[in-house]
Amino acid sequence: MDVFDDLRRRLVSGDFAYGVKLRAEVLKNDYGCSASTVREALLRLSAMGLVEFQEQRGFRMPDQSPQRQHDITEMRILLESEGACRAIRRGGVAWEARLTAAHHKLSHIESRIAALGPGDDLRALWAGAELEFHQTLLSACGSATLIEMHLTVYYRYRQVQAEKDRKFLYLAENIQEHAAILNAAVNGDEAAMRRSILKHFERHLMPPGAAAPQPGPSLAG
Amino acid sequence: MDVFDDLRRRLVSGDFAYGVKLRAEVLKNDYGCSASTVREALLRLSAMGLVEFQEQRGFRMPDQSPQRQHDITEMRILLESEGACRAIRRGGVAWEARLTAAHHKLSHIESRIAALGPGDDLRALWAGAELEFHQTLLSACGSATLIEMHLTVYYRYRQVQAEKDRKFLYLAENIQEHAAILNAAVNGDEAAMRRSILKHFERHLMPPGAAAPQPGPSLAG
DNA sequence: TGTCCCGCAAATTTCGAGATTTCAAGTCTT
DNA sequence: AAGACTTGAAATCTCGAAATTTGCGGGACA
Repeated sequence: MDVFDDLRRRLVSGDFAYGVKLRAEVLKNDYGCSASTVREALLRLSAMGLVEFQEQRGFRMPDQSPQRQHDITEMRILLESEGACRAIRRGGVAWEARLTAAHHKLSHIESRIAALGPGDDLRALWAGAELEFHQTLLSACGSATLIEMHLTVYYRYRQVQAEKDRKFLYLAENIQEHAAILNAAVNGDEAAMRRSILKHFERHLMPPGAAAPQPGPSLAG
Repeated sequence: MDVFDDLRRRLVSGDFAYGVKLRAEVLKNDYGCSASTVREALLRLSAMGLVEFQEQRGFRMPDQSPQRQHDITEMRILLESEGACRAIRRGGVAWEARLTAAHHKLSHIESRIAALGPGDDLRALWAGAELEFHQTLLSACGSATLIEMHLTVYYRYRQVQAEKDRKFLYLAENIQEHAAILNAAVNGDEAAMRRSILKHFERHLMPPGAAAPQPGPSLAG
């Protein structure tokens, strides 16, 4: 497999601990290539936000902060709601069919995980099917830019959620939520779609009262 | 100046014609460095969507299609409206002050352009002030991710609008529209903010009835 | 005349060595 | 003892040459 694709896979699947250094000189051993080639992949990944890059200080896996997790989740809600609603407006029956198919595959894998427990092979299948479901959801939105930005955020989301993904926390909830999204799509119900997407993600938002870092000193100080 | 920053500047200011090849071997002459260093910058810029990259086929300036222009404009409306409204909710008087200052600088430059006509030095000043105004607008939104994605879209927008920017078409309109955005901000009026932002960009959207590429054969065929 | 195949030139990518910068430990000064 | 300076090893970045791939043009063949 390509260095870039495989590094991205590892970055979003919890192969690297948060904050660790990513040295091209070391990683080249995992691929049969030079450090320059790895460096090139890391540079591209850093432009996508999956790797932190500081000039003259190399590459790092990003830290996992609650704020970052919240931010990325919010962004996914925004882009995915918008994209899904546009897709409802433009999609038509062909889109509904594709989404139903994608959901069927995903749901099948999720059931097997629920029955057999997690395993590396099922995890890989799930990762592919989950991405395909959410990509299909937006596929008819009519905006290549929106689809592209959503994909960027999708990977960042997987990256900060990697620990939870690994254990399949919330598997039962996810099964229901994916079904709710599919239903909203085939019913052409935009409001239900926004509700379903919010429901799917809101447990990863920070509680509303949580510390807001933006304004200077706390008003209650 | 850094190769990466300068290439980005040139990419969004119309230095390159749409669709032309960008060869590291050639561009290295503009900077006192090797082709590898230029290649590295181009790779990062391609991850940001300002350069098209195809494996084994090198780099190109993206083509300018009406669809792409429409897409990017739509995305800017979405992100900028969302960010500005969040900033209204969280901003406070310090944010309003910074926005007023940024607007003052921008407005001053725009007036000078209206009086003296465009010129390379004013154009450079304008580019900096316009970016700063729109960045300040979102600066209090509380989401680093939203700010980052907006910046990505901002540069893409400038890239597809470069021809118009160069001639300062719509200068008079822009002056009014920037003022309207500032007003909505200091009044804390989210609905007015959304209206103002839409107004600022809608002339670059495709007309509502225009060809929608997504569905298969035209219904009217 | 048109098509296919081969080979050459140009473009792109990969590579490892050399130059530069960072980081940490140790030494000196106050 | 705290802080500033020195020093060397390790990490990072730059570079141009070598290897690979692409694309084009000429010639063979139907």
